[in-house]
Amino acid sequence: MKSEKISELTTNRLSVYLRCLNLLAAAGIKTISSQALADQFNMNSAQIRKDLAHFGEFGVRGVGYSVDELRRHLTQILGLDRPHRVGIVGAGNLGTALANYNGFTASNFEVVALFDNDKEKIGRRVGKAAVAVHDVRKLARVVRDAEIDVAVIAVPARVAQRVLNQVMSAGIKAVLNFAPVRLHARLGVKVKTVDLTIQLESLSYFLARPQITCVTNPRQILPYEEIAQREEQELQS
Amino acid sequence: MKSEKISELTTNRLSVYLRCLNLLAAAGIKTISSQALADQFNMNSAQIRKDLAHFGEFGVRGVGYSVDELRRHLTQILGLDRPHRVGIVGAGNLGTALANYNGFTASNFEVVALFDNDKEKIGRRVGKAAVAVHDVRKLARVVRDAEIDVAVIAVPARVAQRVLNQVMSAGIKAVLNFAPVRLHARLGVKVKTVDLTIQLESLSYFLARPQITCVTNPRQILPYEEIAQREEQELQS
DNA sequence: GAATGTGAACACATTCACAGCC
DNA sequence: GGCTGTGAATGTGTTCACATTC
Repeated sequence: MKSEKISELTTNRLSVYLRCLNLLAAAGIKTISSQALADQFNMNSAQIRKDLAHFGEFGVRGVGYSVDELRRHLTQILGLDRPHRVGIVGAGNLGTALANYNGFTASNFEVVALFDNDKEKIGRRVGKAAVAVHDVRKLARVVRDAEIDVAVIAVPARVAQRVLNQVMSAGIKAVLNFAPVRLHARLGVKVKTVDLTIQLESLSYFLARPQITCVTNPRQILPYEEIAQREEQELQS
Repeated sequence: MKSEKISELTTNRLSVYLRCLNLLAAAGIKTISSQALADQFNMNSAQIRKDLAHFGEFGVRGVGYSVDELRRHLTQILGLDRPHRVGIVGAGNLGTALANYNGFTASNFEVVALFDNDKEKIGRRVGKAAVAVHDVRKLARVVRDAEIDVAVIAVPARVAQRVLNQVMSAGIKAVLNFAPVRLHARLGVKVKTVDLTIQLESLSYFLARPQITCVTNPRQILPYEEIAQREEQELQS
């Protein structure tokens, strides 16, 4: 366990590894080598070992990794052993869709509040979990009372920076931003932006040039059987 | 103009550049240097020049780039001069939210169909644009009739690969995937995955390790009353 | 003089390959 | 023998710095 700086690419992969291990555990597999893991989910075994090595020595030479043990380690490393409470700013289409999304809960995230400035929406409750929509002006208070530690920004681009400033003032340190703007966060605050415009426009670039990118990442095509089998395994998630 | 392979990081940035130039154009600015562009949107000027240089020589030495001219070039490079027609598979929360999202239209994308396997949903029309929900079994036919060239996968992870296979069989070459799985695409098909689970879990990792970036002066942390007061003020503007 | 376009230098990320251990 | 953990080698992306052009 060193105290070097870990790349975001690495932490993203840790999340993927954990997901893969959950599938293996659900399939009753107890032990796996980095090689087998890499083969099964087309990754690189050396990269798996290197990523894990940043945090400790979790494997046994000659044997591999204990699936359950590694799951526990990754859960702890990613901080998923503690629950996180999410507040979503912007109760529009996207915000309410995210409030209903249950993929969050699997990772120990719970949406506990929505915020908006539209009087029509304030006071309503949204979705199965009946999440309350609060006045965005009361954000700091609700954040404190509901112990919110993660914010999602789902507002129009032109107000996103203002919302982020408010969110940061309320003491929140982790933000997932869906507005297509580059936001300025102060030190100690992590903002991850999911920019659908960029994704779509990159797809458009690809469509305009089918010949060039055909060779990007020549991904091995699996036989159908194996894909179907994998689907069964995923039924758990 | 060379015919080398362009990195996805580059195409992503081209999309950002275009967005910045649109802002500049709206502000009436006619000419800009890579340096000024970089300063204004915190990017690196050399990178801008290098990215653009892959596609031609668009600037004038000693002067800079014509904003309008460069906008036209980028629009053409990204293939945004031709409209794209989008079909969304999965008429759940996320799918319908995306069908309503108007950020797409700005980039010449139009959502023209939704697909689902739920009989309750099939036949309905969703959102302001009244996009029809089709039986997912008729995907190939609707894709052909409605000339859909981009698919969005907004279904549960366990069925995402099956949906992708169907989408590929219908001849679609560009896919935006929201299911948190790594999908296997065949050659010539581009899949971009937006994995919210990874983003959230990476944020969680960050929260579990505040010491790394937390350099905030403790004196700057305001008492709650002051924060609330400041919020009121910020929302006035 | 001012800014582009670009080779060279640097920084970062991935993969190889093997010593060391079970 | 088999697999981990890791230095060394490779590959990729970014930034510097300057010759070149207007």
